[in-house]
Amino acid sequence: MTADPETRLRADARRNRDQILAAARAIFADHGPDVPMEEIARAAAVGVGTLYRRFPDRESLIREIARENFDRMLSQARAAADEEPTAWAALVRILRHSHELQLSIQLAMLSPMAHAVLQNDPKTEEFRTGLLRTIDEVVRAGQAEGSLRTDIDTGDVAILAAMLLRRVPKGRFTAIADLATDRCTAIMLDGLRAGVGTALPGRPLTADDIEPPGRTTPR
Amino acid sequence: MTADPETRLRADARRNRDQILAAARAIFADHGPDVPMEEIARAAAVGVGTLYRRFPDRESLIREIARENFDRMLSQARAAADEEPTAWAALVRILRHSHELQLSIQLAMLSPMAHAVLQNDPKTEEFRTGLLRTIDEVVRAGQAEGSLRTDIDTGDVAILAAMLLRRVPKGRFTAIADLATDRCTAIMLDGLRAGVGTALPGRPLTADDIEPPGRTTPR
Amino acid sequence: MTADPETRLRADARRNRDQILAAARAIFADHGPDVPMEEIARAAAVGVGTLYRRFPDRESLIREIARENFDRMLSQARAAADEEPTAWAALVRILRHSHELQLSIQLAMLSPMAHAVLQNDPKTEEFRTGLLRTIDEVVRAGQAEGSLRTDIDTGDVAILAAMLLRRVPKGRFTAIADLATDRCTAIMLDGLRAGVGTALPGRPLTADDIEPPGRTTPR
Amino acid sequence: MTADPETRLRADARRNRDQILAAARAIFADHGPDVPMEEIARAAAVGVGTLYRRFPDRESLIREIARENFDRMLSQARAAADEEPTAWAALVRILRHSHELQLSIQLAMLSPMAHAVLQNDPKTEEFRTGLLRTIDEVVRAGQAEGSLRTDIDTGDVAILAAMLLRRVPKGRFTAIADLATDRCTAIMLDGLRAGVGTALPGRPLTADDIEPPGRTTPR
DNA sequence: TATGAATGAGGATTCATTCAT
DNA sequence: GATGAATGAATCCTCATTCAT
Repeated sequence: MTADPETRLRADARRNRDQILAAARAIFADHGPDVPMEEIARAAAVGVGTLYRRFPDRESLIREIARENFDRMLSQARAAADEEPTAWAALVRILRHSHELQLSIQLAMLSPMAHAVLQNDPKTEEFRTGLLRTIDEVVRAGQAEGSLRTDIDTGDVAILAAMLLRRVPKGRFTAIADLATDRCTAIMLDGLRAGVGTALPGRPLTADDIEPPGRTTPR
Repeated sequence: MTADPETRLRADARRNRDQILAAARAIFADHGPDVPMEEIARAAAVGVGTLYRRFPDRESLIREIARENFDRMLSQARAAADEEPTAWAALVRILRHSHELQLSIQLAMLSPMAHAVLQNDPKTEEFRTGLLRTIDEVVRAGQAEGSLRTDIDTGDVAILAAMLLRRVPKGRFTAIADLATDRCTAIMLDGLRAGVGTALPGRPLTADDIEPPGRTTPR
Repeated sequence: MTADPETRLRADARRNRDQILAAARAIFADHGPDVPMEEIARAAAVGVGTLYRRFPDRESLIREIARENFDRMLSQARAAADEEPTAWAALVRILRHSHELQLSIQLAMLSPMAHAVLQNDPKTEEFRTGLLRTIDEVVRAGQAEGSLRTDIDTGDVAILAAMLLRRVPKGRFTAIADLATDRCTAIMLDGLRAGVGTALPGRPLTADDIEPPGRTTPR
Repeated sequence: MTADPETRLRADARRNRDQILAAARAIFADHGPDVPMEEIARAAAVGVGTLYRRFPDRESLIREIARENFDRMLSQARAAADEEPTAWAALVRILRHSHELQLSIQLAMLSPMAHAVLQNDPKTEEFRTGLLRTIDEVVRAGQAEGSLRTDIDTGDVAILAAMLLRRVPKGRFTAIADLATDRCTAIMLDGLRAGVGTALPGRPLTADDIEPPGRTTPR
């Protein structure tokens, strides 16, 4: 029975692992996950060999980055739900954790490569389920307390967040990227507020619309 | 004096060219512009050689797709601005031309590759300028008529649209993609409505924030 | 029994054929025979199709160019041998026909492609034999009359000419190319003059060293 | 501070690099520098990838081959100028280093591809200048000592050497190639000897005719 | 264990040749 | 018969992954 991979490593090996993850995190957030492995190794100041020893292929690296991030994201969302006085405040806090959330969304929903990799990864499932459940909770509470419009559902909120929080490719808009994200988030929140809206087309999108029960296995 | 490249082609060549453009349009919209050229050729049911005869490299194909799309997009926006009774209705109509607009946004703002290619392409400039000017017009009119909130500007609208209308990678959400886009657009519009909003952070983003005057230089 | 290909052609077809040959001659002399076929067609102001109708592949074009040139070259050499008062004068005249001779040498000895094509082409054989026989004649006469050094033979003269008369690639030396060729030829002739030389290494190279009897079929 | 690229390489990498250079040297000398990279790799018994790791593109391989060769060639020429008792002996020795000199000439003067690559390569410049200066020295000394004809100059010698020492394409003349080269060189030297010559056309060609001062700019 | 070298498959592009108009 | 379009094989180069040191 080996323990957590994170645990039983010699100090230097551990340091390498951490450098690799940090480098990959930064690069993935900026350019998405399809950069040359050598570039990641270089940014981590290790050889490719070392990178491949720690993560046998690109997929496993992506998977690890995703897990870390998902973990953090989920606990932040839980904390928001538990600690904020109103559901609305919780929603605002969740949606404004934009940096962490951005990477989550990159990985969970946007990059086709990451998406393919994470398909059927149990840890990802766990995260997705957990996060959706938390949002679900907040959404219902918000509607109950009268702060959130009632013609929407969890799926709407998740998709809206996913769309808004994708990182705009670096190089363009760099100067105003953060401000733009904040303003868009705020506008979105205004659009979600109870009582303001016109009728929406279709029907509320639920958590199941995003994670259809029994979707599963490709190939 | 040769006419439009589209015009003076033998019937079969013309058909192939159209098939190529159609294939590329579809593939670009779904996966962005960095798919193998062979795949595009296969989708168009021609050999690679034919693809390269029409478009000497990937860039020129991207450029052509972009121009077509930009042309259509711009004239639709102009028509909306000119024909709709209120500025608000014009804005709604523009933002709901989502299919065309989605590809525009992919090409003009999102894909790093497309972005690199279109840098300094005069036709693209023309489009960007024209479209921004049209939105500008609609935004001011909307604020004047009291339908659009006054703490935003053209840049906010453009960025918001860019973020919302990016296509979610196929394979995920396919079933509800269109509905989701429509609902998100509607929620965004509600958030833009005058009188509903809380205070936004920062300052209104203008057209110049997106297209800083005298940007140009690549690399 | 069909007549000469040159003979039974409609006027326009004939004109095309001539344009193609002229274009190919010029291009081959400057850049050697491995330029794109399209370029030759363009220079001849015909479509590739026409080029291929006249010359079913690159080889047959090369072959035709070579034959023409060889014919001219051979008759010039014969004329020199027959008309000049001394053997030395004939040799000088032959070696100074540099333009025609340059192309001959490009084709017969230098371009690997042309060389491969002309292997075993009967017309080439005929030319080579004829030219060597003529030089042979002149060489023996020159040695008999005491103008040409006696420790050389026909093969030496042919190889020396081949080396000196290769065209230097265009672009470099363009300005002085012709002068340089003339001066080198003159120096070479001085080196061939009777009585001046130091001992040469090895043995005289004969015509057979160049065209070993019964060499024939490759592959 | 890293040492020579040749120095700090793992033993096996070093061996591969040497094999690649040896293979390229041989192939370039015989066929010029535009052979498929795969063929070079095969001849060196490595994969293409390895070839490209060492030399990121064809150009850098050509450059390296050229530098090596130029270095050797230049020091041989200097040694000849310094060590031989007479200028004439030095000239003879220089022009007879034919193998090394052949490759130098292929690269420096003949192959259009190599020529393009070496344009503006400082090391090449250095070589060309150095070699021409050395020949210049020898030429003047030879004319002063009365062994070399006085109606020529450095440019004539360089061009003559360039023309004579081009390798004849393999496959033809293989048997007698070396003998032919030696004999032609000897005849050329006889033609350069003082006192023997008829008047040459034009004017002496100087080093500057070959390397016009301030030529540089490509394209 | 860390490193960086080696490998080869895959994607871009060119061009000789064939074929529909 | 002329044209220029279509095809696909060949070549360049990159990068994921494996392996020797």
